[in-house]
Parts: sequence; structure tokens; C-alpha cells
Amino acid sequence: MALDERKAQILKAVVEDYVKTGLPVGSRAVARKYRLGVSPATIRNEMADLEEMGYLDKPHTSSGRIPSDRGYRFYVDELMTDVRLSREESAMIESLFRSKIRDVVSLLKATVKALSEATDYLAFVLGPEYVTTTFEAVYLLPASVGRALLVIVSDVGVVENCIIDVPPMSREEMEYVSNMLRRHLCHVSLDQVHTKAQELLSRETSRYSEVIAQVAEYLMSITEESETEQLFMGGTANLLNQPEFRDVNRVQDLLEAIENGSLIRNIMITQTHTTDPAITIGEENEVEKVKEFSIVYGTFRLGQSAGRIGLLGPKRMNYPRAVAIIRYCEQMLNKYLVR
Amino acid sequence: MALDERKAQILKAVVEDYVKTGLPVGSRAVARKYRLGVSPATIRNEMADLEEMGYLDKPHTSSGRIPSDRGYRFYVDELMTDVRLSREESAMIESLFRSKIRDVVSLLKATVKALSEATDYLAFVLGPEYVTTTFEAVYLLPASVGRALLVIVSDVGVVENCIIDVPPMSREEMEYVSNMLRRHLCHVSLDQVHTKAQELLSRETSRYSEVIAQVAEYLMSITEESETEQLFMGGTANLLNQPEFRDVNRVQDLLEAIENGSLIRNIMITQTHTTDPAITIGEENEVEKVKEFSIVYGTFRLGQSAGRIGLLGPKRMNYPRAVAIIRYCEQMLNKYLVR
DNA sequence: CTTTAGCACTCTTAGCTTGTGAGTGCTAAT
DNA sequence: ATTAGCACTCACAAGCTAAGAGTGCTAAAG
Repeated sequence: MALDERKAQILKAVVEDYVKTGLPVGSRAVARKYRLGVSPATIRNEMADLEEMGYLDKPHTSSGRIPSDRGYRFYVDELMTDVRLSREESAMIESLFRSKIRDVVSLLKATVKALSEATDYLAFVLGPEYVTTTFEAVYLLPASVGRALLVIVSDVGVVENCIIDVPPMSREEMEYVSNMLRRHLCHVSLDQVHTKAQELLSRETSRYSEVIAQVAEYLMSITEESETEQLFMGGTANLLNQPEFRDVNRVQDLLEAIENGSLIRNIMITQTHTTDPAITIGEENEVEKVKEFSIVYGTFRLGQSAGRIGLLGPKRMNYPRAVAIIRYCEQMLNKYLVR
Repeated sequence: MALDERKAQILKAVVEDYVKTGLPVGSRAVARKYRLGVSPATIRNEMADLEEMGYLDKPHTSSGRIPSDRGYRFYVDELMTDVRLSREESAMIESLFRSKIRDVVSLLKATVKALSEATDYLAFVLGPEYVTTTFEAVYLLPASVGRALLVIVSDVGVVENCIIDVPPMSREEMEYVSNMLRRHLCHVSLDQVHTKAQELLSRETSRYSEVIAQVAEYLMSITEESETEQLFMGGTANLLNQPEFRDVNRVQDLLEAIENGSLIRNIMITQTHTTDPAITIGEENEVEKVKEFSIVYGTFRLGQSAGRIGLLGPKRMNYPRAVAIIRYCEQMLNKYLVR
């Protein structure tokens, strides 16, 4: 399966030229731009071989070659060389991060912004799952008559809140309930919240039982809920820059699926990643609608759980650059998310 | 400026037909579909009059008429009849709301979703400005060594949080600081937060002064910050459904501007609204990039401040329906946001 | 005096034809 | 093994034509 040196060089040239121009690349162009010391005719022969081996495709009988999924895969695995972001660029990105060190959510939003502005692709950040989390704090605050604001701080610093109905009670009473909730439901692993709440309910047969039940339910619901909420995306307009989207219908379908959010989540769930900035190319993607695209994604840690950041673009993607940017943003996140 | 009955009927027919089909409408079509008891020739004459008066345009010398901005305006002001949402539809929307009565932010997100799914337009919700707001609660919670989580609850129930650096301190110390902050900075109008914080600083020359300063700064920053954060959008893919976007470049430009968010904010700031679901059509929009579109937007109240919900679509928009949906969502919001 | 039928004219759009250019595969010479 | 040469393929753009929808005007009819 190994390619001899010259074939490898030609494959590399084809991929990089096609990535740059978006046009099928011919033997002439390869000979001219990437001087390999051989004539177009020789390159033609080699390209015919590469096609037979499945690394290149032809859009139609005559006229240049484009890389196949396999060609991209070989390029990504063996041929591409790491690139470094320019000084200005990394400075630009870092400054964006620095200005947003407020809370986790803003930081993730900043990441999306950095990614989508630094590339021509769709950027996404999938917040960490809650599964392994406990709660750091639970507060019940008076909101208006008959309503209270429930504020919850997870151990990774993500804050959630909701409004619940409560029987009318004094400030002191509410503080009492609030303290009780804190004592019994904080620092308890999620799978035990339910039983703890039941315990609490059976002991407290007071008028607060309704409140306790509501809080417990909300705590439980957060597990799934927040998964649907914690997806940030940006740069949808970037996709329209790609020449492959000259016709609107193709993009529309994808956009719809992306916007609703389930798509990215599906991808991240079904995908089994291996290397750090993982790359999936075209048909390698499990999800149907993405089989014409590539995804480059990485991981960041927050507490005990992990989140994902990624770029979705055409297969004709600048992989070295995408990898460099994902790597850099991973670093930034892990740096600013320390806790 | 008033139009005689027949002209009005014809204008109405042209607008509604054009809205439905997207194709310039000719005299024949009007005569056939909206039986007005006159022949195409008569309608041709009337349409020529309407064109001269500025209510209709011709894309090119021969071939049907399309409404001008003025034509749409007249239609919207005088001709269109209110529509009601179907029972299923309003039930669908309300259920979406009901399932999301958790916190303000989820509710606003649900609104965007409802709006964009119920229409073919871009939906947006602009959260209420903070200007007139005070803070209901301020908490400083231990996060990790040297860091604390600052949680702030505004009087309208919006929760903000950020992480700040603090000198190492015990749980009791932090509670002391937290209480101090609460006593001095809650229920204080925003324009006084700064002076209050100064007072506090001058009295407390302790090691906590750094913390107090940070908190004060954050409180101040929220005013602008949250304006940039509190914009929710959905349904960008809807725009691609519109036949006017058969070519990609037009939409890309708009999408980019929209995604970055400043566009909608600008519109809402520059626009002076009058009626409740306000409608601005084409050139009536102050913002350059929107002069080819129309916006229908309404207001909801949250505490002392107000937010906006709206739809952005082509001038060829189904105005009666857009108005009905905006109205309905306004109601929903005002119902579920009571405090 | 308003309405209508008839007709010549305009303009867009889709489909077809043609020419050009980029690129290929094959063969024969180096 | 490499390369030059050449015939061949195919996409794409440009130009052309025919069809169709719609108009404005004129003259007849109510």
C-alpha cells in the first residue's frame, strides 16, 4: 500500500493544488508548479497509476484529477506537514480568548468565534457532558410571590437556573429550604440525586415537599437538557464561500440539519476518534449528510468531563491549517479553563 | 392618495399572488384567480394607473407587475386582513413554550425556535436591555484555590456568572465578603453601582478590596456585555428557501452580517417603531443591507425593560401570517415571563 | 365614457449548436 | 524508463432561435 517517493510527491501536489484552486488538476499544472524534474507525460502515467490504486478520481473522462477520499486519507496520514499559525494570527486568537475569561459559556462562544473567523469553515463547540458531574451549590432565591429562582452551580463552574413555583413563604423559610437543599443535594453524584431526594422527601413531610420534588426533578433533567443546550456554532456563512456550494440546495439541506443541532451531536457521538485532532473524511463519516464533507475536531477537558471543538468543511479542506488551529484552540481552552 | 375600490382590490390581488408565487403577476392571472367581474384589458388599464401612482413596478418593459415598497406599505396599512393561526399551530407553539419554562434564556431560545419553524423567515429575539435594571442577588462562591465563582441575579431573573481571581480565603471569609457585597450592591440602580463600590472600597481597606473592585467592574461591564450576548437567532436556512436567493452571493453577504449579530441590533436601535407588531419594508429600513428585506417585529416586557422578537424575510413576505405569529409569541412570552 | 376584443410588439427563458481549450491516453522515438 | 507528438474527449461559454407570457394601443361595443 506504500507509495514510492515520486507517486507520493505527485499525490501531495494534486491534493494541495486542488485544495487551493478547487479545480481538477492536470499533469501540466503539476509539472509546472511543483517542479519534480519530470515531464507532464511521465506525471500522466503516474497519475493513471494513482487513479487505478484508488487515490485519485476523475470527474469525467478527460480533464484533470481530484483526490479521492482515500487520497485525502493518505495525504492526511503520511504526506501533510505541520504548519504553525503566524504570530499575528495566534496573537489575534489569544486576545479574543483573553477578553472573554468570564464564564465557561462565554469562553466557548469565543472559541467558536475564533475558529470561524480564522477559517472558511463551519465551527462548532460541544460543551462537556454532565454525566460525571456533581453539584457545587444549590440556591433557592425569592423571585416574586409564589415563585422562586433556583440557581445551580455545577462542579465545573457551569451555572444553570430556572424558575419554579413555590407556596408563599417568608424570606427565612426560603433560606431554610435553600440550606436544606444544599446540605442534602450538593456534592452528590448525579445518579444518587434521585435517591437522596427521595430520602429527603420521606423525612420532610412538610409543605416544602412539593418544592423539593421540583428541585430534584430539575436536577435530574439537567443531565439531558444541557446536552441540547450546550452546542455553539458559527461560520455558517463561511460554507457559502466554498465553490462546491454554487448551488443553493445542497447547502440548505445541510444548514437546516446543522442549525437544529442534532447533526453535530450525532456526529460526535457516533464517531470513534483516535488521534488528537481527529479527522474524518467524506464517506468515513457515519452521518449521511456529512458524507460529502470533512471534519477536524479536538477535545478539551473541563473537570472530569470532556468537550469537543471542531471544524466542518468541504473534503477539499486545508487540513494542515485546520489541525493547527484546532490544536491551538485546544491549548487555549485547556489553559483558560483550569480549575 | 386613497385608491378607489377596484384599484385596491387589484393591488391586493397582485400582492397576494406575488407573495404566493414569487412570479410577476399579469392582468390575465388577476382576472382569472380573483374574479373581479372585469376583463384582463380593464385590469391592464388599472394596473397601468397603479404603476404610475407608484404602487406597482415592472421588472422589465413587458411581463407582469410586482408590488413596489409603497404598494406593500399600502397593502399592510389598509388592505390586509388579520389571520388567525390554526388550532394545531398555536397548540404546537404553545407546547414548545410550555416545555421550556425553566429560565429566561431557554424561553427566549424556544421563542426563536418556534418562530423559525413556523415560518420561512429568519427569526430573532433580542433580550431586554439592562439599562434600567438593578441586581437582585450577588453571590461569591468558592471555586478552587485562588478562584471564586461570582453569580449575579438581575431583578428580571437573568442569571450571569463569571470566575474571578481572589486571594486564598476560608469558606467563612468568603461568606463574609459575599454578604458584604450583597448588602451594598444589591437593589442599587446600575448607574449607582460604581459610586457604591467606591464607597465600599474606601471603607474596606482590607485584603478584600481587590475582590470588591473586580466585582464592581464586572457588574458595570454586564451592561454592555450582555447586550452583545443576548441575541438569539434561528432559521437562517429558511432564507435559502426564498427564490430570491437562487444566487448564493446575495445571501452570503447578509448571512455574514446577521451571524455576527450587530446587524439585528443596529436595526432594532435605529428603527423607530409605531404600531405593535411593527413592519418595515425594504427601503424603509435604515440599515443598508436590509433594504431588500422586510422585518416584522414586536415587543415583550421583562421587568422594567423590553425585548424584541422579530422575523426578517423578503419583501415578498406573508405579512398577515407574520403579524399573527409575532403577536402570538408576544402573548406567550408575556404570559410565561410574568414576575 | 367605460369596457373589451384584437393585434403587433417586447422581453425573458430554455434549449440547441458550435467553437475553444484543457487534458487525457496511446504510440513511437530517445 | 522517459518523453514528444498526436488524435481524441469533454466541459463550458457564447451565440442563436423559438416559445410564451404579458403589455400598450386602437377601435369597436355597451
